[in-house]
Amino acid sequence: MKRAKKQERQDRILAELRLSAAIRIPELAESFRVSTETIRRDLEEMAEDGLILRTYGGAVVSQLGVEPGWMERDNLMVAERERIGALAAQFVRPREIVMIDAGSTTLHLARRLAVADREVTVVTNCYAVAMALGTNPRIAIHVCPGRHDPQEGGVTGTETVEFINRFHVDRAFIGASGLTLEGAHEANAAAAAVKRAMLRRAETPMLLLDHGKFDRKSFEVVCPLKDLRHLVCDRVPNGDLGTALARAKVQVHLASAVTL
Amino acid sequence: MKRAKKQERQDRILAELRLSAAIRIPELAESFRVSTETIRRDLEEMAEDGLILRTYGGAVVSQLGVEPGWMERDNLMVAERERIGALAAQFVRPREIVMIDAGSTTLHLARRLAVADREVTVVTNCYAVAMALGTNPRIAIHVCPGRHDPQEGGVTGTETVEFINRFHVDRAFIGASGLTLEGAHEANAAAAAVKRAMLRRAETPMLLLDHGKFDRKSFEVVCPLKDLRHLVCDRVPNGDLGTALARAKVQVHLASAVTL
DNA sequence: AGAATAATGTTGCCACTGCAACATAAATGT
DNA sequence: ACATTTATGTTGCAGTGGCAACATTATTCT
Repeated sequence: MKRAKKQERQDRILAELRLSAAIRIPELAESFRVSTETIRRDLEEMAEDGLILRTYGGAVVSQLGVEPGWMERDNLMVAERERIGALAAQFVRPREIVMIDAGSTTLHLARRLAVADREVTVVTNCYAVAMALGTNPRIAIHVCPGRHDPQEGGVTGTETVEFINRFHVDRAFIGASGLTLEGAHEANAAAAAVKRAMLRRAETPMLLLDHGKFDRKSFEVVCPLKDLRHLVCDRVPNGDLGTALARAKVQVHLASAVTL
Repeated sequence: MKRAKKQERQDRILAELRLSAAIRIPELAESFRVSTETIRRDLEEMAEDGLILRTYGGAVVSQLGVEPGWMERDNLMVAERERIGALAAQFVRPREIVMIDAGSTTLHLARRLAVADREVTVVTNCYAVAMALGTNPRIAIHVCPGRHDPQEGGVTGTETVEFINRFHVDRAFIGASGLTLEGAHEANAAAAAVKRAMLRRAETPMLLLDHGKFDRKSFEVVCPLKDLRHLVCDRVPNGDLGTALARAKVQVHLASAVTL
């Protein structure tokens, strides 16, 4: 019953971090009156859950406003997603107008796009994407209205969909929580509706996905395979999924390690 | 003429950081083929300019998305703003609909409101406010559309103003960068327009301000004193400003230390 | 209560960081 | 071209963090 000490300490570490962004181990150790080793072990755990980001001698908040929904067990695929985002960014030509969905992979895309420094216009429903792009003044960023969705770190709902429907864009980048023969899957129904809207309004729809999502189902089917004209991923989809994608004429773009 | 090396290196360090959030000195040293000491000196400079945040052995980006606008001289008044936010939250009755502006003081209000656990509906143009409120599922949060504004950590522009104009709410909480006899001042013109719109659409407009902003001018006057029917602050406005507020029939609410 | 398990503390060793002092190289101004 | 300033590299040392092994204390389960 008294097993609350560790959890509470970790919660308070998180709170501390939100206030000061970066913190060092001895400080924490002193303020909780525990040994530095205990703190080290705490940080290790929290880093594994994606709650924080370890640094040498301390930790930093692992992305403002990006709630655990994203991070679930994402920490293993960061390199893959990074590559996928980098490759996807290469498709965006100067003066294009694109939509970017909420998600960890699409966030990587946004970061790359900001560095690439092309003059583009972006419509997004995700705060983190907007903030990442915001570092580059040459990118015009329109954020959708809607109901705040903590899971997504952005907005969803009818207001969002209606807003998206007012546009017609060159390209849409969306993520998903799974990809099967039926199509793209998504756990959050409100988010699925936004993805669908973005796909519908784009000349060239593109799905960004790491291979861990292959053959994984989820609550809702966003769209059939044939609506995804392009797929950017890090491995060739194998077996049935691969043939189904070919039959649906989905172009597969591979972000292999060398593409970096 | 060749004095570009250092600047360019620092720019690229910043770009690297935006991609990976946290980075260590030896990595940077190797990728630029310079000594670790050079990198160390670079980071020191950049930290002084507030571009990055130093950690032991490396650096992290200095607050994702929240640009210097907020941080400027904020670190001194945190306690005051915290109290102001707490007092302001008490005005919100159950089932009210309120608007909350972007700003560090209004963010404190949002945090308090989330803890207070009343059933309310909020319209805001600020990501951080939305995320703070998002921890409480009983609060319905509508986020405005608009152009992403890195200074504000939210949206501004005509889309934002038009969206706000569709509503009519019980209360609006806004911040400002200064308060003088002429009224409330604001440095960011686009943000000022949003504040004006919120004030116009609210039954009860309220300005949240710490005493450091008294008698401080800024680029644009948001509105005359008489439009601010309520002022929540931490000290009694002195001299001319005090009498002018009285003449304009602005009700002043004091968040003194005991109110906590 | 007693055994099993989990959490925390302690210690020692090694690798890494920070810093200062000094050396060297590059860029700049006159 | 020369002196001056600025940027960078080098070295040594003191402080700090990481890690692993082991000891100790709480907590949980039966």
